[in-house]
Amino acid sequence: MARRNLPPLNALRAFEAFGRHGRMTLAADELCVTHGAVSRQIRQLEEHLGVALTEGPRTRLRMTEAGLKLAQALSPAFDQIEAATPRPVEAGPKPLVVSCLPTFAMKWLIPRLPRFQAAHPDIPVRVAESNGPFDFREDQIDLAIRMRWLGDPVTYDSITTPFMDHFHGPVVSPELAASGPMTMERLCAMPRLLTRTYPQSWSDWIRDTGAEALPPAVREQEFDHFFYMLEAAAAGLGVAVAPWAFAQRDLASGRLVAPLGFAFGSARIVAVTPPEGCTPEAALFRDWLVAEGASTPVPPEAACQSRAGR
Amino acid sequence: MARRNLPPLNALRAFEAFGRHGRMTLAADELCVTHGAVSRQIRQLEEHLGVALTEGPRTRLRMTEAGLKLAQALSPAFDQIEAATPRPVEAGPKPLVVSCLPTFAMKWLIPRLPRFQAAHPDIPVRVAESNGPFDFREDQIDLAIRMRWLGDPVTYDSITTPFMDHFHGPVVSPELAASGPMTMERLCAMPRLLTRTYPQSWSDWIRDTGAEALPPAVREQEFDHFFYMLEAAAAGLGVAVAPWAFAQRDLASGRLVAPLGFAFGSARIVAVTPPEGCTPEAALFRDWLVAEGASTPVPPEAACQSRAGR
DNA sequence: GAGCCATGTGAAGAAACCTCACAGAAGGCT
DNA sequence: AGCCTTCTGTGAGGTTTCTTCACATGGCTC
Repeated sequence: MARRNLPPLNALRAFEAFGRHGRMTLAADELCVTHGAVSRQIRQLEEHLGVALTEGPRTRLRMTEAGLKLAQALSPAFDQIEAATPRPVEAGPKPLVVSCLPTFAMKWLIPRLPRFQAAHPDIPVRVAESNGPFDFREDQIDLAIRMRWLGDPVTYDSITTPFMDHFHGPVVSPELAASGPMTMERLCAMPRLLTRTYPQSWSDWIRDTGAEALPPAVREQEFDHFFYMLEAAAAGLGVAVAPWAFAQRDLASGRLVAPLGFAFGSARIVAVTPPEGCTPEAALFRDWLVAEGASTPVPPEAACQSRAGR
Repeated sequence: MARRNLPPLNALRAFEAFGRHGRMTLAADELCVTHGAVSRQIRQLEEHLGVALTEGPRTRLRMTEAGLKLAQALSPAFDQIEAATPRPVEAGPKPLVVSCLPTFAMKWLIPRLPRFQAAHPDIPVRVAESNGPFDFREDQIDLAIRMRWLGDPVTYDSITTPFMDHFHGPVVSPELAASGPMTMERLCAMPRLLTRTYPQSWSDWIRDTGAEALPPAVREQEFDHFFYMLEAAAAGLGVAVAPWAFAQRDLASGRLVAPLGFAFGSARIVAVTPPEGCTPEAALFRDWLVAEGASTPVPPEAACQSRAGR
């Protein structure tokens, strides 16, 4: 503190965004710059630190372990700064506030939001990211997006509208999956990746596949956020059980593979609105979610299994 | 997070440094830039946020409450980033590592360190800031600076060398002290400022003055760091009981006043070295601390009281 | 092997930043 | 009172840094 020796802060911001998105292009979009700018910032940071933060071929870039560690520390630090920042006076009409799981927001909601904006340019939307419980009044939320498990108790303090099924399955890096067909035995021999907010992902998955109990893991590693767990999986650090909605883009681009497919997760992704009814804007948003959910592809392997099984 | 909306990070860094030091000039020194650069950065930040972060005349600038709140959130965030940053390979000779209380480092040690460097240019010194306990081996510390109270148990796992007396007393902003002579009654009517790491400052001070017990505070406010408590005092938020060594510079510059003077604190500031002896460099540093301590001025009101009383 | 996708990179332009010098304001000192 | 010191605000100008644009590169898919 006496004399702080911080790396270039803008480079840190760029790297943190890269860490969350896993690709420079997406990070560049978030920062409203070109991918070249991000590339240079990250390279500058690597030179400053003298540590490699990225590795792999350019078309399938991943973080090194050092990079993952740094990014995981940077995110909460920037969160803290963001939370402490006094908001400038909000101008214009009051926005529709949507509370959403962070990774679902980043991987599913935000990429689709422009379509909602195009349909309703007069409704400003603000996405507030949160894992935990919420209070419509206190947090000034109009609508929340959460997971709802089939066994969850029914409550009368909110209205839940399911808009997407939940599929999940183990995902790994292509390299880890490469050497021959994936079996349960090979899977169990790999380190397991978990998230702090949903540590029962593995046991839930096993239950949903109808398989017998899972042998204990050879090694476990826990992450604070789903997206860092996915990046760790992409980096080849182990196997993660991930929801289809979170991993879909990385599967499509080949950064991850799901050798055992996906199983229906006996849960739904739901929109939650206040029991006393919601604003017309929130209702529009909810309807839009239902439509978008219906048009989101389902994992091919799981499609028949789930549709038939429920 | 979806789309972070962070203020300019370099401006935040400048403001955080200003928050710790309380003056732009010192912050500029820390950042190795001119005061003009810091001034511009802070102004830019204020414009970006639309919130006044500083107030008061230019010669006696203080943080607003909003500024204090922001700075207090920024410091741990930057600490976190600093801690997560992989250190570049340390070149050159192994430095002498001194563990020190953060505020003592900032207000006393660091400003005097150039003198040690001038006398021993071949001994690189690294100041590691910490409040808590330490382990010479595990933390790779050569020497630690801590407070030692007179009643503290004597241990045989370290050698303590006192090098400065501890005086403490209530400090307030000149404005709060202005209207007439300060009495115990007026003092007790003001909000009290505390630090998380040393909440018993008030009761210790009362005991050391020999006064009767203190009436309960009308209002208390707690800070994570001593320097933020001092800034809060300078901002007129209340009264803080501060060690002379921490407040001396602010008293000299008139940012703070100590209307009741200082009392001998029945404690010493000590250098702690390992029981098995220390390196020649650490011994030199310890001797230098003793000499510097002896030449540090003592508070005028307390001088006779303390020197006679011990 | 043609096409695609994401990143690396050279050069030039844009933007941000810093410095220097001076001005202004407050307080202390004689 | 008047001078002096200290600290911050600011205009102008130079320097560094960052970005962009365009293209190259390497790996992958079909």
